[in-house]
Amino acid sequence: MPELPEVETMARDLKKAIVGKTIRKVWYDWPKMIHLELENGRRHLGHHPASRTMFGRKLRGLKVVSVSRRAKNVLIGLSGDHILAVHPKMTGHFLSGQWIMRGGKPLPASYGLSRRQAEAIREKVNSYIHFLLWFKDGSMLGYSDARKFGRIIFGAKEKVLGSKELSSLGPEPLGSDLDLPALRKILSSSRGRIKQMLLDQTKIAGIGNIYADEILWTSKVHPLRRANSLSDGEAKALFNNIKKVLTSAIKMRGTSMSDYRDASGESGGYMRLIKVYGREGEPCLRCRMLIKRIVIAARSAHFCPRCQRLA
DNA sequence: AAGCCGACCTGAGGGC
DNA sequence: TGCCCTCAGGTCGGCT
Repeated sequence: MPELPEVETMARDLKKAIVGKTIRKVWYDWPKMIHLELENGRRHLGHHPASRTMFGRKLRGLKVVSVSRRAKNVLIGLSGDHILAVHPKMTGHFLSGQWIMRGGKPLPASYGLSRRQAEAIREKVNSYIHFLLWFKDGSMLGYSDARKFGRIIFGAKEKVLGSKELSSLGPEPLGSDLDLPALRKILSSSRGRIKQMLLDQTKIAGIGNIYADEILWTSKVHPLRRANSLSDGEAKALFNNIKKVLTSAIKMRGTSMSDYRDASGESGGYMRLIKVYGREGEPCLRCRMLIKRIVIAARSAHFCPRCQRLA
């Protein structure tokens, strides 16, 4: 589900909601999701016998000192130089709320919540809670993930940042590392399709299927073009639109095609600004030609056959 | 080295 | 209603 703008929104929401709070208790019911980076460089999954108690014991008493984002990961900085790195994959998202345990399952509650928030955490899409934190001040943070693809890595800061998942990531598209010369270099060294290049997290980190299609449509570049075949003008347009589309999507608090919700349980507003993704058979918003959908690398790609030429 | 494919999971929506 | 099929915002490991 979430791509850079959605994960950025999650991180900003969490920053307001949990920085300064101390963890009192942890609960989870999908051990495969939990990865513990050990001091000896090895890793335990949450269902490892030693991890079951270790995870909760290690988190208890730690204070949240920061929340940030790297690619599509939310990084929760904890006291003692620990990090929780959460990758929500397709359907994961955080929720501020209140739950009570009933028969080993969390049930939404409403203590101290606004009516709107109490209703939000009861919404179906927010009800797949597999991870919960209780804080000392009585507040709670839930993590809902219908498909259970999400992954939570916990450990010493340098171990987590050095893990294979986080250390192999390319530059942040909105950071100063990705300037025009850097993008030109990435383009010229990529022989594959531009759509695949945009999705390759080791080349640029954070772009996913929706925003790749939006960026290519806005730049008038066909998704099947070879990355190294773009003209100077096309590279410039691509550069500007990577920044423009992602920045605007962050401003609108992301896109909610289906599962994505912010920490208050609300949908993102960028849906209204989507130009091609999911619009197969509908008219192009520039030229009225019907939008096509093809499959590239087992992912759908949407484009306008008139505005985005292959030749 | 790069590219393709299945695996990981569950839910939603469409066709019949 | 229900069954069966397809599709979904993302990686990841294993195989050519």
